[in-house]
This record gives sequence, structure tokens and C-alpha cells, in this order.
Amino acid sequence: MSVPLYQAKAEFFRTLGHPARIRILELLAERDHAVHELLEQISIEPSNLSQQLSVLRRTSMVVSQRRGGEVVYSISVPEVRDLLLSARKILVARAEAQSEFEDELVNASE
Amino acid sequence: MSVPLYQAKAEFFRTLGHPARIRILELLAERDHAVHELLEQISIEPSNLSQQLSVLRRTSMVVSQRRGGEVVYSISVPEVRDLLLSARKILVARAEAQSEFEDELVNASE
DNA sequence: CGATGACATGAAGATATCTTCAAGTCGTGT
DNA sequence: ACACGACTTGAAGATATCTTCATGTCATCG
Repeated sequence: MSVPLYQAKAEFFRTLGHPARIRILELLAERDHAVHELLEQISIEPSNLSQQLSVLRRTSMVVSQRRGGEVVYSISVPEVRDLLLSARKILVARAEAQSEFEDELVNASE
Repeated sequence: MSVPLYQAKAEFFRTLGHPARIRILELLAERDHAVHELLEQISIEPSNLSQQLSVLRRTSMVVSQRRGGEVVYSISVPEVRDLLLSARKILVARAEAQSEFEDELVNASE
């Protein structure tokens, strides 16, 4: 392997590390979207969206195809869906742990 | 929720977006480690390791406890293990898809 | 053909993240 | 009390990432 696995993993996670890109992937996880459809859902400048799509393309997370006047994007790696779900679970678990801790502070009885 | 979920997710993935932090989490996924033990496995300056540990602490991915002369770190959210596994699977799938594509180019018969 | 809508690209300033260095804290053994 | 090992912290320069603006491409429609 040319690039160590842990470095590839880091790069992979880094491409997920942007709110717009997360939203894009979540929308594409539901169904394919044309760029102008994404634009309706995500409040971001068109050229910025294009940039974000280009980093997702570069890292092979999505693929695009021209369909008449529009360009349609789809998720290339369906497993990304599971990953987003895992992340959600962890965030929820972490949030709960956090609020338990706050509860302990409030009921300073334990 | 104060911060939209997709933004929290992005932050979460961003903290995974660094080779050293991935290595730390992988080591901690096996078992707890003292800082000097991590230092043996990861080629990085002590102060840099400390910085990376501090971002993992800040985002509640790990917790630390002093034990005598040393500081022992552990994973706070066990589900991180699954996440790293998912990531590995995706990377492998993506790598395979990539090499299939290269094969098609070579055997330009299809 | 010319105009228009839908996207992509390049460049540049603003912002965030990395890495390293110097200094500081906290226990332990002497 | 002192020195030393194990870590942490703050600051600063180097590097990477974001956002925006100006411009360019491509297909369709009149």
C-alpha cells in the first residue's frame, strides 16, 4: 500500500468534515439529486456548492452524470449511509453522557 | 439542539481527520494506554501528541486519568470502534472499485 | 446564431489547523 | 528540598482549507 491505511482514513474523515458536504451526502443518501435541487436544500452559494461537490468527486464519494441540461449526482459508496448513521449514534450517546454529567453537577448528592 | 446536527457531525468527523488522532484511537480501541506508551507507537513529538490528545479530550472522544506518575487515556465512546471498522470497509470497497476501473482501462475489450 | 440557465474552474483573501519550540505543572524517588 | 521523568500549555510560523468573485463551458431554446 502506498499510503498507510491510517492516513487514508484520516483523509477520508477529513472530506466528511464539512457541514455542506455532510448535507450533500445525506441528501444523496435518500436519492440522486441534480445540482440545482441540492442548491434548494442547502443555503450556500452555487460556486461554493460546486467546490464541495468537486472535493466529494475527487475523493470518489460521489459520481456525477450529465442529464440534458442538468448534472445529477449520486453516492458512489452506499456504505457511507451506515457511517452517517454510526456517527449520529455516537453523537447522541455523547450528548447523553454529557447531560448525565450535568445532572450530577446539579443534584450534587451522589 | 443548539448546533444543527449536520454541523455537529462535521465537527465530529473533522476531529477524526488527522493521522495521529486515528492512530491514537486505534491504539486505545485495543486497550488503555499511557501517554508514553502511545509515544512509543506513534512517531511524533511529545508535545504534538499532547496537542492531539487535547483535541480528542475537548471533543469527548477520550478521557484521561492520572495513575501515579503517568496519565492513562481511554476511549470514552466505545462505538468509535465500529466507526473505524466501517471506515476501513469503505476504503477497501473504494480501492477495489478503483482497481476494477483500472482493469477495464487495461483490458480495453468491454 | 445568440441568449439563457445550469454548472465548473481559478485565483485570492480570510480563517483554521499543524507543527515545533520554549516554558510550566505535577508526582516520585533521593 | 531538589532533580528528574511524564505530560501539558501557549505562542508563532508554516500549511491547508473556506468562501467569494470573476470568468468559462455546455446544452437547450427561441
